[in-house]
Amino acid sequence: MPDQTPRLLLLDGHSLAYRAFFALPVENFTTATGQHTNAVYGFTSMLTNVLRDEKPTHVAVAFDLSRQTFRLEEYAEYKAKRNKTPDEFKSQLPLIQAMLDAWRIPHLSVAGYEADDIIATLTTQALDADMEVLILTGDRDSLQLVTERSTVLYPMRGVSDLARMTPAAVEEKYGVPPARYPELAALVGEDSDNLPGVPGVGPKTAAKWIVTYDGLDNVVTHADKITGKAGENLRAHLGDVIRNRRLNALVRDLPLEVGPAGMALKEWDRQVTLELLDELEFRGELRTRIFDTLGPAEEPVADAGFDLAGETLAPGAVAGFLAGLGTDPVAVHIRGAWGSGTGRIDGIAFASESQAAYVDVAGLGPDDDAALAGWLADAGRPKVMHDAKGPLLAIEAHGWRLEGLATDTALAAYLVQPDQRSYDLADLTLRYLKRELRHEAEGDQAALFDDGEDIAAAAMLHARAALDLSVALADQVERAGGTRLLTDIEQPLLGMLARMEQTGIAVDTEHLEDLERHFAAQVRQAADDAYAVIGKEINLGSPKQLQVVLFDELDMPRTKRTKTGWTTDADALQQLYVKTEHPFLLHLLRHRDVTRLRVTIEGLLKTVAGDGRIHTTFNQTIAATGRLSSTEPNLQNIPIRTEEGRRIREGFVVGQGSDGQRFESLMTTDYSQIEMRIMAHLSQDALLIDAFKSGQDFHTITAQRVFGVEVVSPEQRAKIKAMNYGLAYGLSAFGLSQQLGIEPGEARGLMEEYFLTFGGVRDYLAGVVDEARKSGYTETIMGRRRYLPDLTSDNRQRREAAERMALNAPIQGSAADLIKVAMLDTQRAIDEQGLRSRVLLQVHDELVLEVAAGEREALESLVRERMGGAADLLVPLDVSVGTGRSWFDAAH
DNA sequence: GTTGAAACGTA
DNA sequence: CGTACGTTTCAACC
Repeated sequence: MPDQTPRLLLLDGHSLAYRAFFALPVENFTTATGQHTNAVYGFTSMLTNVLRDEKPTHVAVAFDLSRQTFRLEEYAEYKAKRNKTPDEFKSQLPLIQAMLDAWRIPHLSVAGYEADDIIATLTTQALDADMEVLILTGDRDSLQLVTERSTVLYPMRGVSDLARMTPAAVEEKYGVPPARYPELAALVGEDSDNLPGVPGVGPKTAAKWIVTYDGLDNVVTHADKITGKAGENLRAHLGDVIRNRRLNALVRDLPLEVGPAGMALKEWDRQVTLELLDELEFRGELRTRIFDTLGPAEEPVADAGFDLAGETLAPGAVAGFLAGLGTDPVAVHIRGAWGSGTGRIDGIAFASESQAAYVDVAGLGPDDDAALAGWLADAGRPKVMHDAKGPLLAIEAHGWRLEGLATDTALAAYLVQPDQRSYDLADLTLRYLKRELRHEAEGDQAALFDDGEDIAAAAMLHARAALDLSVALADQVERAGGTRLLTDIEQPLLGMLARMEQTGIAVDTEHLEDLERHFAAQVRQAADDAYAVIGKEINLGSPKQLQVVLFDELDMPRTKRTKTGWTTDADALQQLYVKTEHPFLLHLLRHRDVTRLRVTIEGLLKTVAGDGRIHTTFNQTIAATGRLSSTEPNLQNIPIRTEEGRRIREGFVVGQGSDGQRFESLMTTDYSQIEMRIMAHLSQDALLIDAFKSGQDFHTITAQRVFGVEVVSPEQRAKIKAMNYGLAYGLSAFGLSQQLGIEPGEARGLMEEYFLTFGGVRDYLAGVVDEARKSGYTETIMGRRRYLPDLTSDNRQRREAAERMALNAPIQGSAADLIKVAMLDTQRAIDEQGLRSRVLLQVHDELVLEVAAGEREALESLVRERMGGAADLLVPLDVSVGTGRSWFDAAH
């Protein structure tokens, strides 16, 4: 039997969050970005439980606006003893309110009044309207609101136990009925509000008096009748008592914009909640509890799914269908599998404004196949696809070509919001179209995947969603100033990346296997040496076991803290060695180094394909700055810094073409000091620009300027080099001192000298953050934006992290823009000149190419020209080039 | 089996 | 207490 009585749940947001803040250990509730979340967690958890257990029909949350209330005006000492609200707490209130917004639960506050007064007003109104009332608060003053139809839920310990304060419960606990609770409180006093009561009078005595004399008024008028020390004290503090009673009376007639009727529970916003939970890093049990509690009752989106009509095309019907599609954009959704430079197609779905169809590729006749091939390769037939690079690999593996990609909705979404973790079609559909990726008629999505018909329907649905998304996103991209980036850079680049992935890079497996054996032997040696020193075998790869040995058994000085203990990273071990000279540390470091090299080679060998080449996957939508990333395997982090590690690069070699064409070498080309050049350009610092124009060693010449000397010592150069590199990352004086092993004071002085010399750089860096704070985003040379809402966070750690991102994003991002342009120009030039050489890899500021026989000179001048001319900056773009049999040999 | 932390490789 | 990534391993969790 459903409960028909409307039941209003009122929460005191401030008091509950504050309790949670102290009840939950902050160590366990901090996100990776340093945002504290213990108050959010506790509040959300309590709210969820009460929603689940009490099933209210109406809900609202009251917050204090500030400490400036009418009570403070009446009594200057009100709450004066309270410590200043910690920033770690304050920064959580907006997050709580964001959660409430996502759940469409109204929250209110009134200037000059406390949350309690709002709750009292709403309770009064709700009781008048015959509603039941539940009040969840950590403030005992609210007990005065308890009646037969209004109950206070009071958190006992922590955030999970709630006491149910009914009239009987109040009377039992305090010995007075709820309405007289404030009279009792007036006598006893309230420490947290800095309201002193009568000394020596606790709840028991107070209750006795109130009952005996029938109310506080009579206690006051008969104060002279009360004997003993307590009576004396009462007479001495009558003024306080009367004041207390005045202040702890809750205001029950505040003018409010919303009344109880406007607080009916509404459908919650599942998507926004999900994003918020992600941001807060609430993953486990609470998430489930929230979804179990809020989930079943709601439809996530007001709109239903898609109303879609389409059919699976019978053999022979493909040509006719494609011919009828015309030249308006058509969305294509490929079913299949792809990766590592190749793929397979199972089916293709099409969706235009007016129709949809699905083709099962396995059942295609030659005519159908030819028609499809022709349509796909026709640049005059614009296509919309979502995340087309993988499907493109499948299309080409099938022997088809794809031309006319008008919009890739994943790339478009990336330009609009580059900070996302994924660009899942269903998520984007929900976000930009406010629709679920499901068919209107279907109840649940799972049912879609039962049989062939449903597979086709689902595929068409995806195509249709991509088509609608492309329209919505076109507008968003335009507003973010990213249209040219999308059409001129990212989308064309997609095809080039697919080509690079298909080509892969040849591997000398024998060399790598030799090297792996070599390092494996070194690992054993280092391990044996380490065990010999400490007299036992442990797992050297376990930081936990290492900590026991280092800090407990060997009693070494503790290093920097990590979340779970003390760090054992290479830097710390190095410093420990300087302090202790304990040989175990050397063997351990050696073990780390060679283990890592062995594992790296092992991983690489595992990914060598049947053609003897490694086909990495470049991800175009991961890095928020606009860089590419590389996975399976990551070829952008192959060792180079150490002599030993560099030998792995000998394993990447020139290979042979599949059709017998000959290649003579690998070529590496890279930009030198691209980020500092971009810094020079963006800051327009005349001295820095001159430094680059001079063509001399950059770090030396900047060191000359900073130190005002002609002859720069190696130490001076090293310091300035660290600064030069660090600047673009938002380096602090402390960080610089750590890196250089100098005193923070010296590092600070160095930075001051640097900024005195390069004032333009200082002004630029300050300006970048300033502007980003105002506009909400940073921008690269090509207009690529990165949004940084945390620049205005009141959490210092978050804010400063955002500031460093703001410093770095335009520089790293502009470099990413430049090399993307350079890649496209290089490929175009190769094609125009009919060369057969090919681009294999991009490593942020470097390209690796495979040089076809006889093309070295032509290729080198072509790449120099295109990379050097990728943008017209105030400084030259210096490109260095090397060739050789292997990636190692091609180094220059 | 999955997930997070720690460690470390690159630009 | 320097940005941007990806991978591996261990250990704790389910």
